[in-house]
Amino acid sequence: MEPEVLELESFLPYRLYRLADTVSREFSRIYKERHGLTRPEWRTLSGLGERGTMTATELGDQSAMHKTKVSRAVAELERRRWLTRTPDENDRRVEHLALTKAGLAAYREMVPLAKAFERELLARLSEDERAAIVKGVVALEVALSAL
Amino acid sequence: MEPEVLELESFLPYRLYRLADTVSREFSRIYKERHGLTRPEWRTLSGLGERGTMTATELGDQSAMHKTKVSRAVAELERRRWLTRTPDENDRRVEHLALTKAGLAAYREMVPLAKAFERELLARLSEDERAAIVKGVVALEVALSAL
DNA sequence: CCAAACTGGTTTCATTTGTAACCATCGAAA
DNA sequence: TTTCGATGGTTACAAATGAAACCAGTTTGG
Repeated sequence: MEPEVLELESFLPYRLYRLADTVSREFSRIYKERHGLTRPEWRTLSGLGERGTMTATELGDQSAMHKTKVSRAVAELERRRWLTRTPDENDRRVEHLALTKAGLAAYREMVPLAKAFERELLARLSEDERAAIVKGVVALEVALSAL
Repeated sequence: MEPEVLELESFLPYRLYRLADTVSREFSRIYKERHGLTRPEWRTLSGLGERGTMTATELGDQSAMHKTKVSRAVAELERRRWLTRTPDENDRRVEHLALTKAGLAAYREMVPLAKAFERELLARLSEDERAAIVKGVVALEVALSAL
């Protein structure tokens, strides 16, 4: 007779979520304090900063956000004049989004902070452990994508 | 001159979050479809199922939930008559929470499903990869707890 | 050509969440 | 004891989220 109890403390979905939540919450302080950005806004900013120009749909794919989140984040960044929309020539439903000078400046300011955050977090791990987390995450990503 | 660009696709906080979000969302279908539970409600149920009796504060600590989430989840489970509150003898602020028969039945029904979910997810990884994800997660948990 | 199905993106509405204020009780120190 | 700070827990309010409806505009098939 199996003891039908679930040990939350060693249940992977729970641990993963708690871990990601903690990391993300900690990291969010950076863009929240600095510029009052929400996570969707930060992701939009960094997506455009990285790739230059994208449509809302592409942004959603790249940053794994629901399209309503993208829509609202884009609207807010536009309100701040951090990005502009350019209608597509051929398909009038589509808009190409790009950062303005101000948006790019904010992005450039955030990048080193983001990198430092990651670096400091990983610095607390051994070389082995760093390799392990990367390997594990990749494996799970693959496992889930084939779902 | 460093190219001040952040590759979102390999940025650990982002990957971790996306991964946890996907896993959690997938898993939530189980308790959402089966019983219409929210995540806080599920965590409350499983916390009490595992430990028997806890106070709201203990529940919050064990399951890493903010006290308002706990409070609301407890209220809902009580409304369903899945748990009862018993006032503490010595400290009248404290209530001891425990599952009723119905709550326990729901819990017992969920446990195998949760275990199966985890098992099937991990079954897609190699032995090495399973070891890696566990090692990596533990290391990050430790790193963060010392923060 | 035209209707139907589809796609990019926005909006509406209900639900969930976080923050902060709050109430009651407790414990420690004066 | 009385007072004051901490603690267990709830509530009020604002902000974030998700689902589904929606509005163009586009494509496809007849």
